[in-house]
Amino acid sequence: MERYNFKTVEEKWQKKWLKSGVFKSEIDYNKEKFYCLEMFPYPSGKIHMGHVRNYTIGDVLSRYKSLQGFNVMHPMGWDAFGMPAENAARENNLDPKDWTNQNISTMKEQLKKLGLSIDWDREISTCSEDYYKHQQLFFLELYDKGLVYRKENYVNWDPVDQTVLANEQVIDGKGWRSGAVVERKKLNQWFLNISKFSQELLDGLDELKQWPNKVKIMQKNWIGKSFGCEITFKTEGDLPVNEIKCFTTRPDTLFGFSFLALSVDHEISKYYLKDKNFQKFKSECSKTGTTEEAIAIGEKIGFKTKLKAINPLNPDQKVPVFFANFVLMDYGFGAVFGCPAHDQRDFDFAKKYDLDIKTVVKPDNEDDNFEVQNEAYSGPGILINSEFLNKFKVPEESIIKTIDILEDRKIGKKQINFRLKDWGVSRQRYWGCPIPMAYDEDGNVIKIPKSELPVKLPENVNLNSKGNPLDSEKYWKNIVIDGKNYTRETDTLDTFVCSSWYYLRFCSPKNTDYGYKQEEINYWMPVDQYIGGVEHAILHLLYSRFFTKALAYKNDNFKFKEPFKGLFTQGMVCHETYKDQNNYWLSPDEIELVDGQYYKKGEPKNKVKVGPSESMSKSKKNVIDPENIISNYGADAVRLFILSDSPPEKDVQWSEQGMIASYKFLQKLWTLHKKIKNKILDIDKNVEDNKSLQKFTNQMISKITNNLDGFNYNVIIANIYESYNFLSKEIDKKNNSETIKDCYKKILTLFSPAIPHFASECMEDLGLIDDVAWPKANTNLLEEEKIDYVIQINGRKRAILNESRDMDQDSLMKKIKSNKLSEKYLKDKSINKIIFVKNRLINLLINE
RNA sequence: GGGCGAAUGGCGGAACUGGUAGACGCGUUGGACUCAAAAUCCAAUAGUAGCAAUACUGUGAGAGUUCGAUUCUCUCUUUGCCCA
Repeated sequence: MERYNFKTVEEKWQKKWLKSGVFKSEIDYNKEKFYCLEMFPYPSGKIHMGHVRNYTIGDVLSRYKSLQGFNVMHPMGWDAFGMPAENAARENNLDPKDWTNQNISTMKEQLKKLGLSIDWDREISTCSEDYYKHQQLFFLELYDKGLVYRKENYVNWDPVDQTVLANEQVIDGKGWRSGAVVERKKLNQWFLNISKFSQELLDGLDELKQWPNKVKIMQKNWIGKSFGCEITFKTEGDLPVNEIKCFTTRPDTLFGFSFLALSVDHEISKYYLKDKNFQKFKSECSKTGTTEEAIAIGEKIGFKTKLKAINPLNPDQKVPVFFANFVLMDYGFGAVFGCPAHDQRDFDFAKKYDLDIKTVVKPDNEDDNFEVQNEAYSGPGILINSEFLNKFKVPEESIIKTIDILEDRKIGKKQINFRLKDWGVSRQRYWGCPIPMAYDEDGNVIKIPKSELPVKLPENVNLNSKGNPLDSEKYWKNIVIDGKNYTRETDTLDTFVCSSWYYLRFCSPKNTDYGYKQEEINYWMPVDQYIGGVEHAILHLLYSRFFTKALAYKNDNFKFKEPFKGLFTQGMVCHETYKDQNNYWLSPDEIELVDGQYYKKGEPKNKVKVGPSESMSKSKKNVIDPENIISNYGADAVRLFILSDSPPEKDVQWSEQGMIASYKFLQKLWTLHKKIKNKILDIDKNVEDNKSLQKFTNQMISKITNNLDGFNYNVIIANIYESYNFLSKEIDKKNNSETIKDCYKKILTLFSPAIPHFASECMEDLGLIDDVAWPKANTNLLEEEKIDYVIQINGRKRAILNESRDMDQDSLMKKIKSNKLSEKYLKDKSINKIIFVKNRLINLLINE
């Protein structure tokens, strides 16, 4: 029997598809469009299994939609700026551009081998000037709209590498690369005014019906709308300060007030700048990271001021004012009032500095003498010890009613606060999009004139200089505009900016005068289905949503409000982890199985410890290289396996056995195909057929269509197996060869999104490759004439009767009575009640 | 600590709006082919009892609603993710 040769078949079809240009997409107003987008990859070197899964899912969808007659756009590009290129280039003495482009060409070849239905004519790369020049123009436009500004801000500063670190690059308070203790440092940075759109970004979530709820909730929490109150505290003391403003979400606990805490950057700190103890305290604070988590975990420390704050509801109460490390200047007003009994942070602080802890909320099941003991109580309950606020329900009534009272007395003001902060986009790095700004000799900012764009990255820079390499490029940095001297902005843009609008660029990838063409984005946008990892649930997706809104701001031509109509977040690809006796990680091909126990290859005494299955990562060495797998088993087999074992939104375990099974299955399917082909060619066309093939085909059409629509891609693979099992039995029965041909073509079409090379080869082998379209189920054939009726007695299944469809209760009862089960269960019993569900079951309630 | 999910055979997982639990695959066992092995094919495979027909138990635990619950409600346990 002829074996299925995936190598020649897959190569053949990949060439054919490329040559015929079937995946090219153009505007066609006569067809409904479908924009399918997967998150574009970072060109790190080689593709990994996560990419294989992501792009296979997208490809199944694209092919399915094409067959359904949609005008599909399925593009691919490269998120090509970023740190790894700079690091790799530094280590290997290369140019980041060369390194990146080399990786792109490697990975592009790998992706092509997967047989993806990508329109490569639309390929983009964010590090090319063709791309980032438009980004610079957008930046200037947003600047003109007032959505870009510059301000001083605290950053994580690595004193050894002389660079700013992102929060995730700070590990245990140390720089991820240098290991140096990270400091907080004030730097001038560019910001995008995302917080202006806080409410809009929040409201927009309701419109995103095809987004996972989980992601919407994460974004909602990230935006963090809170309802609270601005309170002005009068102060007394030895400083020229009369009042301090605070923001709080818990004004109702004001009677539990026992201190006021200020950020070390609060304006009052100016009176302490010469105080050595304060300086010491401040530098101590700067060692705590800037993340909320670092602040929560770190020890709470304070510096007592000479001020006392007066409780506005109880003017007799005067409490100390501290500077404290857990108060951030960019939240509220950089000042919070402390209520130790009902906030754990305040509680820790109060314990340390021996401050009053007064309970003002009691849980519902406690009496009025309830007192907070070893930890703060922040749950619901009733206000106590709070004079005229007593008895209010916490939190439903207490907050609103307290605010009303504070507003009445002109002490406070109702306020909405958002957790979402403006987006700092400055990065002190070389390999990014240059910010098109410059400074004159007095430090005044000017925009680089549009005619001077793009601001290109200089080439052959010295990456080993301290700090930002662009800063040392004097020839690049010093410029003359209109006869005046300027220095360029040397920071580059956060790479998240690049990925915030790439979906627009795919609509008009070659447009030279602007980032997109209005007509083209009006046709293609929004993205109908966006597919990627859940790790981008917050930042990338929020930034992209913001960017769309920012471009639409003061721009009447921009028609859509949200970039991604549908979102699908796929799970990770996992693999078992292995360690040898010395606790070194081992890769799967460094071990071997002997008598049910894993050993390190070539070391028969070195037993291997098998760890839990975890997301594939280089550091744990539990990675499987897709390229090897594709060349050993073929793209279709890999696609089949990666889809088969788990629902696409959940993690999948890589399994060599599963992979082999998929490969073998295609071999079996090929053998069956040859058998079917012979049947079609040999048999007389006038044979009556028994309809079961047609029925099955129609059921499969319905099943696979539904499962594709519901993203149940693992079930589709099960359906393919079912089809094989059915066909291999059915093919030995008598069937009309025209019927076989017709049904088989439909079934192959159903297979083709998942295993496109294989399905195409089979169809071509039968001369059926032309005018392939997604089949429609014939509903008449969907319904069986005979139905398995479940016969229940007192709710327990007792029998199944295969009887004709649409039977009424009485006829079915007759059948039951004439059946032997009547003798067994119903003899001498009276039936009290009958529950009859048409075409499904009958439940007889009898006295036992 | 808060928010959101999840829990089904040895394993991954199916099950439409409450209506035959375990589709499909892996693994395992038995058989065929073979001198033998690999490959391939056939069969069995939730548990307990039984030669068997069959019966009982069974979807993390416990309750509830219902003629009927993997599915709905409540409490609890374990676990994952996100935020802290």
